[in-house]
Amino acid sequence: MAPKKQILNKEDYIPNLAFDSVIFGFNGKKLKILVLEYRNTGLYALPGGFVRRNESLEEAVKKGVSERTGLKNIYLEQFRTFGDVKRFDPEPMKRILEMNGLDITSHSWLLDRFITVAYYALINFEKVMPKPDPLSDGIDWYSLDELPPLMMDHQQIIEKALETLRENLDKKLLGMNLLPKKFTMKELQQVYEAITGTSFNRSGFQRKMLGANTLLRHEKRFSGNSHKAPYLYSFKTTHTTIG
Amino acid sequence: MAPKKQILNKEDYIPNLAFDSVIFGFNGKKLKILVLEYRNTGLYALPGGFVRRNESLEEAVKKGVSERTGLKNIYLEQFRTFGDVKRFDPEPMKRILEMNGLDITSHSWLLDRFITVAYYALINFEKVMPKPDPLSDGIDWYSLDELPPLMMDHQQIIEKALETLRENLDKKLLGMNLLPKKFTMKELQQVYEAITGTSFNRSGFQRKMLGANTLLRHEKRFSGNSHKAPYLYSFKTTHTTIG
DNA sequence: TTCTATTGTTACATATTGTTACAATAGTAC
DNA sequence: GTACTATTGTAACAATATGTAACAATAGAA
Repeated sequence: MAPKKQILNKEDYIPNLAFDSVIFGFNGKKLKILVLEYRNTGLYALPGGFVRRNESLEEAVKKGVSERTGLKNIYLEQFRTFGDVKRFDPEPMKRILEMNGLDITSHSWLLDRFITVAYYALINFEKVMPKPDPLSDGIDWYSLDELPPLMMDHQQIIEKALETLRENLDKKLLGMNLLPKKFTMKELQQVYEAITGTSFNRSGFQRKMLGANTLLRHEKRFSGNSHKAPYLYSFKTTHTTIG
Repeated sequence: MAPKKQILNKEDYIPNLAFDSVIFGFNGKKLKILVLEYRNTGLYALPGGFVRRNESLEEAVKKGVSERTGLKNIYLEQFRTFGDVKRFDPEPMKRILEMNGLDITSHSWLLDRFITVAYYALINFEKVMPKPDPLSDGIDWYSLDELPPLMMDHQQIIEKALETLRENLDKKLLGMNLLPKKFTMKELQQVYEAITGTSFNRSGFQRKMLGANTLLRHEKRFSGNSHKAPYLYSFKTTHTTIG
């Protein structure tokens, strides 16, 4: 029998501490989330990871989200740390390790209780090439209303992420992170509607956005359809990576 | 020489994880914060603590804040987790242990790097009997503009706490937690002004508060001063402990 | 009774937001 | 070219909300 692999060295990481990321994208119609599927287990989870002893929490999260999406300079926002005792359930992780041919004993620290720091990320849907992590063989976009059953408290984490995202929508200029550099007013409104789950009055939305003095107007976009062509806009400010 | 004491058993706690609390009170004029002074070190810090292996993060924080204030049912809100590598500096903790006559070797886990989850608490200033923690001999109220130099990144933690408190001021009914059950409109306005650091128009403030439909009007309060007596109010809702 | 400081409420001006209406226009059909 | 359609940008008006000042009420002191 082949010797079991060892990939997550206990000594390299801060024990009992993890991070999870809710990675939001917008496909033009709906808000989507990246969900991992662990190899041969039927277990679905948010992309996450651990913090090395010599790296900051933020560095770890940036690295993890970059690896899953193939993007650099991702907009990230920390929104909550989850520390319930109920988060402690070694069985799923045991199965994940087994299915990946990993040695349980040397990875037993992964079966312990974990406190997790949760972040959400906003990314440009079109630019992403999702990549599974070393323990999973699937990663895919899911709409909020079609999520698979998720491990542990990950469903709750998503709900809190969405709640925070909605609260921050006007405060910070979040729309920009989900859209290409140039976009029409209608596309911007669709992002807002997808995030809030409500609809806005077209005229009022336009006035509010132009009034905020954060948009630059560019050339028109001729779509080939038989109606007036909309202007393209971009945000004046460049996006911040960590808010 | 007497054997050195042992009080924080490594096995009982989750390593590398702490919490810190920014405990706000209102003395009628200013917003105040509780700050600890560690025994014979001249080191000032926010009240904090560690999480036991078998208790939730929230339980640990509630217990810690209750011990420092003597109160139960405290309004608490988690606002950020700090995970910089720069937080790692063993010297202050070493001095604190020495000055408390504690054995360094068996407490060496306290000298390691810590990620801290920060909460703010809002409490009724009049009801609090501050008590130092086992490692400190002083705990006192400080105004935000007269804070002593604080350990590590505690100043930064306070700033983030205040920022979040201001953002939440209207969203959640925070005023109630800083005032006695019954209060006048002027007292409520003073709390708002102390938190935001701005002043409000009296008439507009009254209209907004009454319009929010969250206040109950009670009898007048006769202060013995020669002017119209103000009504007393209370909040309709009872406060929530964790937001 | 008169006076003062403060309070509760109203009145009015101004600003913001919600809604509707209308003109402009890129393409299609003819 | 003209007529037509779908969509867009903006203006117009109405409905609310907010900022500010004014005014009447009143608890006590003089």
